[in-house]
Amino acid sequence: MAQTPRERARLRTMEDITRIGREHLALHGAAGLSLRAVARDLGVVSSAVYRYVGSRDELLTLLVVDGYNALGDAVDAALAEVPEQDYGAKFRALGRAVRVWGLAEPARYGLLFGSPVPGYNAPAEQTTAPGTRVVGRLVEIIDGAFGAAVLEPVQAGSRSTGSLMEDLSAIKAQLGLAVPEALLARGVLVWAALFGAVNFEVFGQYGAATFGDPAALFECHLDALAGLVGLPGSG
Amino acid sequence: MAQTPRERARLRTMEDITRIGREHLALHGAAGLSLRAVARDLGVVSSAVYRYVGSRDELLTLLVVDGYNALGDAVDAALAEVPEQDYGAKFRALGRAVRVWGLAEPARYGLLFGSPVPGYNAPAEQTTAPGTRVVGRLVEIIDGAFGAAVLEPVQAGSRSTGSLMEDLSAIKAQLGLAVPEALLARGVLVWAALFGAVNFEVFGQYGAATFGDPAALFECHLDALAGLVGLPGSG
DNA sequence: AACTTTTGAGAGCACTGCTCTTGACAAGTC
DNA sequence: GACTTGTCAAGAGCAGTGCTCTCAAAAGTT
Repeated sequence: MAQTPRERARLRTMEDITRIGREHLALHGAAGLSLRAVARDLGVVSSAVYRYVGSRDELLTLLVVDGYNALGDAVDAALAEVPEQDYGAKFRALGRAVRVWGLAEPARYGLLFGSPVPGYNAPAEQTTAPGTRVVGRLVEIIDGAFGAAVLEPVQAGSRSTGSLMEDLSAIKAQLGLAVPEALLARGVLVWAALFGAVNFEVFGQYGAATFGDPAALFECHLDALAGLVGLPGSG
Repeated sequence: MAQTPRERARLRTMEDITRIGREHLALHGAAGLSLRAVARDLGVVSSAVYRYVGSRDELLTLLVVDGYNALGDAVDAALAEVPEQDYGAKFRALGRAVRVWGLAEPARYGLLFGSPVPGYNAPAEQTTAPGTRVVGRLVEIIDGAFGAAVLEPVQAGSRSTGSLMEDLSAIKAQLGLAVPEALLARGVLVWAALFGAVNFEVFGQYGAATFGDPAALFECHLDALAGLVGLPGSG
């Protein structure tokens, strides 16, 4: 299907709008994203932008999807540099990629993982697929390591009953995983903990407790998190 | 010093403003907090509110301090119900209190631990003290458990060198702690991980992966986190 | 009673998201 | 070529925002 000149022009304008939107997001945050300001930077009157983007929320969705994909691409690129079977290194590379990306793009990171933008509900049909790329990679790593039998045993804890196990079983079945439920639960914790650590750093929650070398602290955390799912320690 | 009627009236109005601000925060989020709307609810014209609160940012600071104290009070109340020496139970009570408070007050929680409000910088001199109450309790628990020698040994990992150790030593000395540096690092991770897990639940990051009983998953996480610093498991 | 301080009201500026109407222009059709 | 159709930008307008200013009334002080 050949692109008509119109389609080409429209696509270019859409790309310009998302690019300018990204810049404004970085400067003024999600709540400060203004369609009028985007229009000004685009060299166009505000109402013209509405021909391309139906509303401010639609622009926000565009940027959310764009952000998830940028983070996903960064993680994928980092994972591509690691030998296929070195699951410990893969986990660490994933964690580092998330941290580096978040620190480099705090506004986009905040849009994805910070407090929800008031009055905005991300449409699930557009955001879930790109939004689950990172956690998908994480379970791939854990499941792969489990399949390769390189995981140290994880004591399950005493909570092996109840509806939680059913939920985990359902997820396990849905994703076609081999890992036991207890390990899957650990994986969820590692997922949440990883983003918790990055959150604190990106959002400046460490605050007064200034760590001279935050990266070293993060590596320390990665080691502990890897141990939590039984991944072998580094060096 | 006796309060003059004017001082009383002023204090009452200030309380009314923060209360209404809290309500608006819960309904419209931090970015949607409007001084004009607060004035309307107060039954007063917008400029009158500026007699009490110098700017929108000042109102935000008021609400941040208020939020930190509310969370700190909730944690303290939860800790008071636990026997003094049961450090494992204290840790779990702290974690549960944070989660319950966050789920009950998602907007205030988001103001404290979500993405920073664009264009707003919390003045450190007013927010650090209440902002460190929870983490202060956490290190109290870990340090207390270490002092009582009830912690299982924690393998330090191989990263026992470098500037990180110096930073941790400095913090340790500043707070007058007895715990070894490696355990302190674990404590920081547990802190970040705890809020990471609560973040995901409060901000709806779990999204599609619906856990029928999120509290059970959280208990599972608490167990794992307790183990991370060597606190004894529950039941 | 006279004076000072505090307070609220109202107007105003520049900004926002969004809607509506109007007119210009290009693409396809008879 | 003339005509219809669809796309686009411009501008005005509405209701809301943060914030500043002036002015008059109220409250407290002497």
